[in-house]
Amino acid sequence: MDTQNEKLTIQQVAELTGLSVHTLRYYERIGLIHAIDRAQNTHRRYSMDDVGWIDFLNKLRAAGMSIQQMQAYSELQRQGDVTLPERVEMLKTLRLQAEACMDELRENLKIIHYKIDYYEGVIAEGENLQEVS
Amino acid sequence: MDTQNEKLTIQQVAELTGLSVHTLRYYERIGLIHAIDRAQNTHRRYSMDDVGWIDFLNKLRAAGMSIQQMQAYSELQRQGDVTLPERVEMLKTLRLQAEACMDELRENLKIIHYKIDYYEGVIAEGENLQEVS
DNA sequence: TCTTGACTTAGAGTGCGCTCTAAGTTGTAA
DNA sequence: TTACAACTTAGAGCGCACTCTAAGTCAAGA
Repeated sequence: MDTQNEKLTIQQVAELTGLSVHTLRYYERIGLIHAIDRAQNTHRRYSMDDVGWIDFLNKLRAAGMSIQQMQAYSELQRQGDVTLPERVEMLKTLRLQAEACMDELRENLKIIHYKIDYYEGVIAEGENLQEVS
Repeated sequence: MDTQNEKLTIQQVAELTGLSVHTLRYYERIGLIHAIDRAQNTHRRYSMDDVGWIDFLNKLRAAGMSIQQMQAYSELQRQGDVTLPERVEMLKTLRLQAEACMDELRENLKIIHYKIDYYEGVIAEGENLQEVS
């Protein structure tokens, strides 16, 4: 079995990547994905490499990269290894942003945690008072 | 000095909370903030309690709560302590979501980390080859 | 042959969370 | 008194990231 060359329909890729078929076409249109190969009937046929790239795009998104930045990254990627230093810079910047974001989130969660504890205290007190009265 | 009763202008509250004056009025309009006290000239005058509430709203936002959910939360808050259990539930749900989000982000960052290391290896290799040739 | 369903395109529409505009009022300082 | 800055309102506009629509093509199965 030549699994390397098996080609996937847009529907299958949507299921594999969690993106909708609409979004897959949208990503291709705006240049996040290169022009996908076509079957004779003009239908898209994705390779596993394509799926790998889309998975990576998903990670960039989830890490907080904007569509615009992803367009820039994809363009660099298409230009080959010459742009590796630039791409590394982008990834490093993204990492810093994401880490800052996580630190802030952690702080906020701490405060929300306190709030939950405090409120549960108040609720417990209210129940005790009811028992007394 | 009666700092408790000092009242702040919308501009001052914008600076204190990091929200724009537009956003402060917007939040009030959609019910995230109760109707703020007015000076004789109809200008808003915020109390420090108001600022505290707005800071808390900011934390909810930063933790990923939507405006809609914040509207619901604010409405419950206005109804008083009877709604404490419901609010605690909302906060607990938010905490779970935020923690899941952080876990995912951590995973993605790990992969981005690997990618950076790998690319830096490729770049270093390329430089070595150049020295040889 | 006919229907069904998966695909295609260009382009319009949506929901979110602001963000800005226009027109008007008020208070202070030159 | 006149300029200016800070505020007010209702409502329009915007950027992002999709998401959907309409109209059409094509291949397989009843």
